[in-house]
Amino acid sequence: MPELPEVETTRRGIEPHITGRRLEGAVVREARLRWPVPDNLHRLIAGQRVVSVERRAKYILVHLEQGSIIIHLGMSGSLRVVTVGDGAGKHDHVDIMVAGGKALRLRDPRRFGSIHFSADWRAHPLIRDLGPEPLGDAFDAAYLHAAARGRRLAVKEFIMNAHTVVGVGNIYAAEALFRAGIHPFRAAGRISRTRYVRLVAAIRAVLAEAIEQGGTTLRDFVSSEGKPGYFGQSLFVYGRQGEPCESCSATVRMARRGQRATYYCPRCQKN
DNA sequence: CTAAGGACCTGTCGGC
DNA sequence: TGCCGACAGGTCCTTA
Repeated sequence: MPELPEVETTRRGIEPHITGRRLEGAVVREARLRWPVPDNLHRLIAGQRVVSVERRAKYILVHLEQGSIIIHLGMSGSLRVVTVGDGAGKHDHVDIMVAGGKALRLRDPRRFGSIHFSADWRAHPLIRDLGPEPLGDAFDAAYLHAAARGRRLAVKEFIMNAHTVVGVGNIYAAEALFRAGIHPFRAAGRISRTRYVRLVAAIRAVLAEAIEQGGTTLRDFVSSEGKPGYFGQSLFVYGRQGEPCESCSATVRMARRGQRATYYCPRCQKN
């Protein structure tokens, strides 16, 4: 489900409801997520006040007075603020109890998401080695071009790798490459600096626009307020195989690489 | 070191 | 209506 825009939409949705509040603990109904939920989570967070809610890559960071809760939504996760007493559904695995009768509830049917606690989130093994934020200053064409030097893997896989840049998943990788006019299977190391200038701009634009639209709802993404994202109306290639390209009218193609589908316009993205 | 493939898990959809 | 396979927005780990 969530790429960076969906995670950011979720972060913005929960932030005003929990910032400054005291946590009363955690109720873990199912600890078997991508990584086991810490069995002492309740003890670690109970009594602490939420200082701020931040995002790094696709992780939501709930900063407490001592340490941070780190949440990843995987493929199918969602976070909502619920009222205590609202019945938990089959896939509502964890509730973070918030003073005032509320709870931050993690639902995740596929259980690819995870919850961690860290005294020092920057040093957490899953976060420590991540690449730059795509909307931050450290992400520019000089960086990307240098990182691609000598690399033979497809540029789409290159930009989807979180060590290269974070937050670019299957939808936005396809859309950014379309906007930049770059073929998704082109070797990353065989793309000019000039074209990386265009790609960086495209990645930033696509993500920023998607955040403004509240993310993309393909099947089941809803924000923490239960609303879908509207960026789906702005997709040029993702999920549009067989349809005419809006730019040149050629037929949008879908190809598989490993398990993943990729979408592109064979005329607009020749190289 | 790089690149490619498998693994994790459940729900939904299309075809028969 | 029921069953079965294919597929889904992520990313870590293993293998070569």
